[in-house]
Amino acid sequence: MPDREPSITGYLTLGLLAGRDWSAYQLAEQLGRGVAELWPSADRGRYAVLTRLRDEGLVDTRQEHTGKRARTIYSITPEGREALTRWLSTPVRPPSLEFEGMVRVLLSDQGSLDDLRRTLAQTREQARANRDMFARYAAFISETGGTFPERRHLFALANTFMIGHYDHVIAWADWAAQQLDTWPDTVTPATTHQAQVREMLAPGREAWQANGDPSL
Amino acid sequence: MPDREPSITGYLTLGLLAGRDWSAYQLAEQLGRGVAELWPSADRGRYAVLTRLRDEGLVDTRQEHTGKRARTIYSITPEGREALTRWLSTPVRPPSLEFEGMVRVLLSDQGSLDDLRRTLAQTREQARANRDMFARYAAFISETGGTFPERRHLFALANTFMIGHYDHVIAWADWAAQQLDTWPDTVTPATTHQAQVREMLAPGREAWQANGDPSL
DNA sequence: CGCGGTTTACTGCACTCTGCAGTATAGGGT
DNA sequence: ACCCTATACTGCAGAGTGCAGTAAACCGCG
Repeated sequence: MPDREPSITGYLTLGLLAGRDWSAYQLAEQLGRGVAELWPSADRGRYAVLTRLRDEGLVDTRQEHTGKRARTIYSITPEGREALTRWLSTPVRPPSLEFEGMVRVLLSDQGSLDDLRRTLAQTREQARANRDMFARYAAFISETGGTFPERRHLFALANTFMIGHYDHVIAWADWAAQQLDTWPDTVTPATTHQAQVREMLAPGREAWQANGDPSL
Repeated sequence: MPDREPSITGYLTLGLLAGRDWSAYQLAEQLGRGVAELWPSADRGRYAVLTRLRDEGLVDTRQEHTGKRARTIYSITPEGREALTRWLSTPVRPPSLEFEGMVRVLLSDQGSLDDLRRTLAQTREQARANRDMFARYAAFISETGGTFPERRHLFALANTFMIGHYDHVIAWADWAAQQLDTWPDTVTPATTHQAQVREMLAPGREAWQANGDPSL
């Protein structure tokens, strides 16, 4: 056990195991639900993390069976609990965003205005779907306590952030689509709409804030 | 040239080369500036992408020299331009967020209230620094036209999003820190502050919206 | 009661990407 | 003459992704 620092996926796994034991499959499933919007990981990687945690002695395994089929149950060790608690007191890395749609916005002078409109519409729709998911999740926690009732206060903090985040994406996409309506194409606004560009860049952006859809 | 799809970093590179030729070092430098907040990539990967783009025939290279030291200059090919334009018309992947701080929030019942407070404070401070960077960048574009004057209208759209995004993180961190003030520790609010939790989860969250620092 | 679709429970493989270290030249200040 | 910083990259180990594949258990339906 060469004492390497676990990945964030590793700490998430330890966090789940802090409450109760889970099978590898269940852990992989849990990390694919809502948490994936906060810390994305591939199904494949979630299994790989488990063997590394075991190599480090942070989790223990035992086998269970349903007929012929084996199943590995994981539980946290005292060292695992300690590693998790120690981690919580170390400095955080800043959040990072991967926004392909915004990359397309920046490069959209190489495509058509309709391409850009479609990108904005897709982004808006994806954000709305996710917003709805978290809204349903909030209702579910409020009614039933959720899958982790002992953490409902923490899920409430995270849920509030996520809904606000998607609201912001939706509001931005609507605002951006509105700006496009005055553009003849994707390249000339740089030279012909300078006043508008300056207004977009003005600190405060009261215009946008006021124009935001109040139903959001 | 086995005709694999370029990565987003690849398309960003093509996007830079669509305007003018750049050296490998300059490209790596550009992709590390503000764009990294939209599409993160390691320095190392930006060089690797270049050789793949050349293998695909999407860019051409030539050598220049300063004394003994070589430098590779990249330029886009017609196939590269075509690939970039075609990409802009394909479906977008949804944005994805990697938020270590929020993972810590979810698992903070395994640590102290002070750990959680520190995490929130650090997150707030990181967001404020980034917000300021984009605000300065907006002023820079507004005054000088920026490094890519022909794309100033597109940078304005992206900049507006980024500032709003960091504002949201800041407002959330402030709100969350305020919630913590009523908590005796990181675990009991789940059982003793149920009304407060329900209010946090209530759709609308008017309380939070109204409590937001108006100076943001 | 047998059949097919879904769920459970993973593993293998090729490839990409990251993080860190390392190498070496050029330019500018003291 | 010396040192620091900027330029201009390359190598390598390990982590993570995406896709495919395997195989048993469960469940409804005719």
